[in-house]
Amino acid sequence: MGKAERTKQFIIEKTATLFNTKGIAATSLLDMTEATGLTKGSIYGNFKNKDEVALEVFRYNLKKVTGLVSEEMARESTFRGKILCYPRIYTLFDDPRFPVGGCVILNTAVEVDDTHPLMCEEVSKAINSWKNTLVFLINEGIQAGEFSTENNAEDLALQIIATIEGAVMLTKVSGKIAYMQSLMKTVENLINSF
Amino acid sequence: MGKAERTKQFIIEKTATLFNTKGIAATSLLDMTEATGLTKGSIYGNFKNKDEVALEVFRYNLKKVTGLVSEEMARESTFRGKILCYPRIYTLFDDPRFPVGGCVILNTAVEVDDTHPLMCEEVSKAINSWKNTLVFLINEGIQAGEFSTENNAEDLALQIIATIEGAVMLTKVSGKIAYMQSLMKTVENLINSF
Amino acid sequence: MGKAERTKQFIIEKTATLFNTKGIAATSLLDMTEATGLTKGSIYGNFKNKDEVALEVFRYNLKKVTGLVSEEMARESTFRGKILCYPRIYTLFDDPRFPVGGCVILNTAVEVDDTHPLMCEEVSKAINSWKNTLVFLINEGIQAGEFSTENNAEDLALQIIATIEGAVMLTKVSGKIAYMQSLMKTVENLINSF
Amino acid sequence: MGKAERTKQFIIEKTATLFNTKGIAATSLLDMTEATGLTKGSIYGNFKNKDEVALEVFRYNLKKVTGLVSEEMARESTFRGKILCYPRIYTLFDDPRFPVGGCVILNTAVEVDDTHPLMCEEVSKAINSWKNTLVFLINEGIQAGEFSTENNAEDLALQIIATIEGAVMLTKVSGKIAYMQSLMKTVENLINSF
DNA sequence: AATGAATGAGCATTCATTCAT
DNA sequence: GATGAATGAATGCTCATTCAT
Repeated sequence: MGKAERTKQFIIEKTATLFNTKGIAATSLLDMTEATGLTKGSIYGNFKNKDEVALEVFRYNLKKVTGLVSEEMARESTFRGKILCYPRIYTLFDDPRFPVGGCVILNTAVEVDDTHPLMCEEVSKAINSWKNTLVFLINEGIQAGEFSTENNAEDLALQIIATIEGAVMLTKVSGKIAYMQSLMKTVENLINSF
Repeated sequence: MGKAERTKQFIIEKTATLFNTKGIAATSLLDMTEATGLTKGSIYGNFKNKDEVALEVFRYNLKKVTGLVSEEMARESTFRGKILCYPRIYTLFDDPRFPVGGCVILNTAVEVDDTHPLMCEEVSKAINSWKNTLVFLINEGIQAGEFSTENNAEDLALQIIATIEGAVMLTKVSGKIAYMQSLMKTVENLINSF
Repeated sequence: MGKAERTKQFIIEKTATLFNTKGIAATSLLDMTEATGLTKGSIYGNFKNKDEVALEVFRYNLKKVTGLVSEEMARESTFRGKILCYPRIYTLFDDPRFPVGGCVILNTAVEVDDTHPLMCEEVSKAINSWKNTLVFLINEGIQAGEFSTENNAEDLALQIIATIEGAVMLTKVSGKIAYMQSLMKTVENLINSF
Repeated sequence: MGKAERTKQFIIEKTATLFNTKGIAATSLLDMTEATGLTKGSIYGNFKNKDEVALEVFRYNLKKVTGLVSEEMARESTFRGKILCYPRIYTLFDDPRFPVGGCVILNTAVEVDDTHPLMCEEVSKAINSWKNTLVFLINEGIQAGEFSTENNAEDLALQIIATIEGAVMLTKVSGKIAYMQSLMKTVENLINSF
């Protein structure tokens, strides 16, 4: 990794929390220089503009979550066990290994859906990938005889994702972790009923 | 309604879409003057500041949804029928009677949770009220013998709300109405299984 | 005094402190409506504009001081006694009978000298009148044999006025009443040496 | 002196007259950009806000006067000669070497005394320093046998300062330079009588 | 005579971005 | 590759003033 690449990475990491808490529009270049200790010129030397940083930060924050999920899944041998990683991990969504500021997908989706088509597409892809992972795991579980053949993988995947995202929103805005616990228990029960 | 009250209402109605699509921070006073045809001075003659407009717009947009729900519920005689109004209405969330820009609670919650404590509290109250309505309807349904006594009203209410909110986010960002339909069908099934 | 005249007087009295502490430019119409409890419309119904209020307030505040001086002088039978009223009164310049905010002439002079020719002229007249009073009293005192014939009335009048005005400024900005006391003692000694 | 420091200095010098004639509140950012030829952004890149410029301008204008005094004093060998510099210099207070707009201390003191505690403190310090200089010179003059031991340095210093400040006010507002000449002659006589 | 509501120019300040060095 | 300095448009907000009622 060359110097340029290292600086880019440095900027991304140092501003990751900023973008995920304040949002893209409300994060100013001044916020970014303060968070990094770098100058505006330096940031513009490494990125085309603020939106490009925001995009890369989104990818970075997203990878942080998907990486966490992958790690946990690797330890599980059954498909049910693998899927159960999601409710387990999101129960601890203010764990230090989680991006500060809540779910990156939710935050970004809500900010950009009516205004930033490009970024919207990026979030859409992330969701699609998440859904595909779940669909794959459910179908594999069916084929492996772990789950009933009557399950509709697509619908179940959407249900898991929607409940998790709704749970994050409810928990963050109310400050009641009990909401997250109740809802993740519900998701868990759903998965155990496959 | 005096002139002042009418102008206030006019400003709220004309900027309601603006705030619910762009968000509070990204909606500028210029946007607001263009949407209303009024001057900045006129807006500040009727509201203390932009945040006050945003707050009243939130309440206005919220009432639009709750009003729609109330109307529909009034036509239903059973508790199950009343609760089923939610998935039915949200399936048509881009109906003209719905605030443009998606779910007000979701949009506002995500923008303000880490930054605007006062507005956050307002959203929190709205969610609590929604949840209380559902808990009440479920418990009444149980007492009326409509639903099994084994239902946990609180958990079910959360599940309905979380799924709806997650569904709105997924549908808006992906543009796939099918997501909303699949998820509202799931909520419907849940309610029918009470 | 008709209703209009009474309202005018009311506005002047209620804003007198405002103008003499904040200055003309820094006193806003909002300040004025808050101080009077009247509306902007009402103020504009009684005065052509803010500057006209400021002018009348200047005259009102000025009269407050000159009135105080006249009262005190009336009690004195000698010319020396009359002139000594000035240092005596200014020693108590934060007396409630004195306009709050310090010397009206000083405050207004410094604000308007480079910018408001009309108001400047008004202040200039006030100073001239003050000086003429002093010159008259000194000359009368000379003619009455109270003071030495070697006194130059004009120069002494200026000296008294300048010292008083300088004293007000020094005392207000430093907060040290001792400055006023020392300087008024000096003026007193000067008058006693006539 | 780096570029930033040079620009700062440039802004201070170009706006010095502005602040000393119109006052702080009445000097707008537009006035400042027109006086400097720079943009608002450039001014804010070099100063935290308008008040910071005003503060530095006050110090600059003050130094202009104290510098002038120091130069003149350096040429005098006696303490009396040194003190006499004050009335001599202020007689020429519209000399080009003098800040345009009159006495910085007077102008600033009157504007800020009731409203800007921080700036008020700054003016207070300037006055204290001026008084201390005079007290020092008088006491040294006494010790050197130049002046009578009966002089009260503190009182005399105050008298000189108050008369000068009062003189500036009277002269500026009336436009009569004769006032300044008469009053500075009085101060001169006072000093010669030490 | 007074009010409530509006105007539009003006305010101080911050923004994302550029570019010579 | 990075910096410091600048830009100019945009920000939220306040101003003195007007005028129909």
